[in-house]
Amino acid sequence: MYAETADAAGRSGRAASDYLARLNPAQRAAVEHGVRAPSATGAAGAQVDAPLLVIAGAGSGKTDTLAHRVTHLLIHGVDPRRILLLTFSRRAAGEMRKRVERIAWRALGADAATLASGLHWSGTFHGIGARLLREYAGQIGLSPTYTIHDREDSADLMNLVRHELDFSTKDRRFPLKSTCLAIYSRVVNAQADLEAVLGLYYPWCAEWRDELRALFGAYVEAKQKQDVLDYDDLLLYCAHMMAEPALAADAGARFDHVLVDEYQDTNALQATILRGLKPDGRGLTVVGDDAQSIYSFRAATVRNILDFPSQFDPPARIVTLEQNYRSTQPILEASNAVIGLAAERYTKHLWSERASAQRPALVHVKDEADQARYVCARVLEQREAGVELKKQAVLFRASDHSGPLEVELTVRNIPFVKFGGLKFLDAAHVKDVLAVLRFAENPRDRVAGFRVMQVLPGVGPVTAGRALDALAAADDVAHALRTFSPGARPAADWAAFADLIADIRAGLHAWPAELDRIRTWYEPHLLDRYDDAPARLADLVQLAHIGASYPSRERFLTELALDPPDATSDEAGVPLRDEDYLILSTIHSAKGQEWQHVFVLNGVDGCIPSDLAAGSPDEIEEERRLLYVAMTRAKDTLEILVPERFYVTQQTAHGDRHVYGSRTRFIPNTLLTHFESTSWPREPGAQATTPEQARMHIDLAAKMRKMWG
DNA sequence: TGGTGGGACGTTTTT
DNA sequence: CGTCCCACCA
Repeated sequence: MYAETADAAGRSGRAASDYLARLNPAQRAAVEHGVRAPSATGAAGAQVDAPLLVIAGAGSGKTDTLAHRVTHLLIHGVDPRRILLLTFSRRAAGEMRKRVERIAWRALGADAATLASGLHWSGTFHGIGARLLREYAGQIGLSPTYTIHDREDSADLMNLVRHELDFSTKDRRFPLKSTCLAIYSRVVNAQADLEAVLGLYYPWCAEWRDELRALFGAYVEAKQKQDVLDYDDLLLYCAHMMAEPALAADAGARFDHVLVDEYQDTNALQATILRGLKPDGRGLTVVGDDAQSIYSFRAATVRNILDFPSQFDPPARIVTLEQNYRSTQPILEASNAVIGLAAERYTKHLWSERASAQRPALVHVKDEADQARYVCARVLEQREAGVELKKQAVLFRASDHSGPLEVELTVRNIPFVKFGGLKFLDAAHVKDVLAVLRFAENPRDRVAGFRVMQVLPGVGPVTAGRALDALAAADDVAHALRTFSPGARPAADWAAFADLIADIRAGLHAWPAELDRIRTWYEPHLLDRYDDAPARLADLVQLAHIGASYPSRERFLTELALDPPDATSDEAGVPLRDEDYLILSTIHSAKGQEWQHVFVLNGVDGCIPSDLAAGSPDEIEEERRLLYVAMTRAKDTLEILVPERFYVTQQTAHGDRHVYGSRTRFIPNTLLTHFESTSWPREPGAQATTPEQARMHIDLAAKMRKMWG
């Protein structure tokens, strides 16, 4: 036990009122549930009690409440190493740890803050899964040096297998590798039947049912042969592990408390894992908001949270948080109205003490170009008024919706960072270097090997395939590589490559020095292959920097696969931390965040809801929640843009395919009272009212520019 | 065997 | 604009 019981008792008695006093009654109930004051008998105070479900509305202090609960547990003597904290993203996990430390510090000072730093078991389901599997590898027949495939690697493997099975047929086109993977993934995560998944979500692929089944079988076999796990496996293997009572009991006994954030976005597989860890629910806390469930495409199901209480005996206690601390009342009213039209009625009704006379705005603009111009103008205007760029965010449904805006921002020299969409790691050269590492770590990983070998001039798919076959049959990897003869042309390069892998595997260069060794090896090939080699080389230096902060190659690879740096910006490299920049984000990536000023792009039918998601009523409902999530990110002002005309997605190069969009169906006429409708540029001759004056100013600026443009 | 150019086509959101 | 496939040349 970390804290002396008597000590904790003495301190908590005094400090309790301090840190608990800041909570409202509902939050306090959630924090204190099942935690009793330490008893005089000396038993640790934190009794492990019935499960708890916290229904936390947007902005209701969910993270804060969870952080307080964790702190509360620590203060009452729970060993931080025996707390499992599952969050949706790594960023969320980090944030949670920081908050716990802060609260603990405020409550009890340095000692408690040190306690908080002992929270080793916090992370995503996937991250924690990877760790548990690494530990239990020996007992479940898994190689402890398994490597993890990210989405793209998985798709590549799927592609290799598809070619082996000869499904790249001529007459009818087989689904894309990424589509195959998506189908496979949904079947696994929803623990559903292939037939059902095809019918519901991929009807245009239904004709390939038998081929897909065969493909998936071969895909699984390939992964196992190569000691490779994909994202889904991290959950799937854990779930199967939990099916073994002895293993499940062993894993469950490691933790007194398991807390899960964003529970509405977990899927069947994740629920299975939780049940395995804590079959009777004791010590289990889940937090979420059914109104914010937006990940059904990842097979998340709202049923997890709705059915949670009745799974246990006694059933879970439910605490609902309804007071919103984030948004002004008018923003909240509009958001409530939007979600109020949902087919299923949600029982929460959020309220706020933050009064304001300003309703959210519906801003009508001509097209996407004007939309971009308007946002730029407003952003600058607000910055003039003293609002940092960082406190403003532009949200959109799909990653490429921000295209025109990114152009406009670049033209005007407004720095921004975009969340969601393309990743640093997707760049070919970065993948090449990582593939070397992965191949050295696990030579059975064919996707990695395949990729690396083809960097060498004169080596193509056939030679690489032959080399990998030779390797698979050999005991001594380094030797097999050296003795393999790839033909006359690549012979010299091949020898250098064999040395590289041998050196790394022999541990000749300590981590992270081997990254430099790889870069030296790769550089000539890079210069050869790309015109923009210098920029790409800079990326590799950046990669080495990142690598230096990890203790080992294995950790680096694992963490990078599970949590790739997710921001991209207009310039190469992410802006420095202290610089100011505007936030661009998909709505999905904006989850759990908040900004003073929020713009929502493309508030039109076809974007929200996306016309790709208009198939079933369930999908439409999820799109509605998506808009709700976007709206509730705003603290002070919210502006939803409504372009009258927007270009259809996947616009061909010079195509002019566009749609005359109408306002999103989620804001029908009956809700217009909650919004202020404006249009931009303003109609000439209209009376300028005071709040509009600033916009008038911008309008003129636009006209001046038009004289020359 | 590997590299290159032409042609056809493509459903979003992410750990 | 990308990706993927195929046909053709070094």
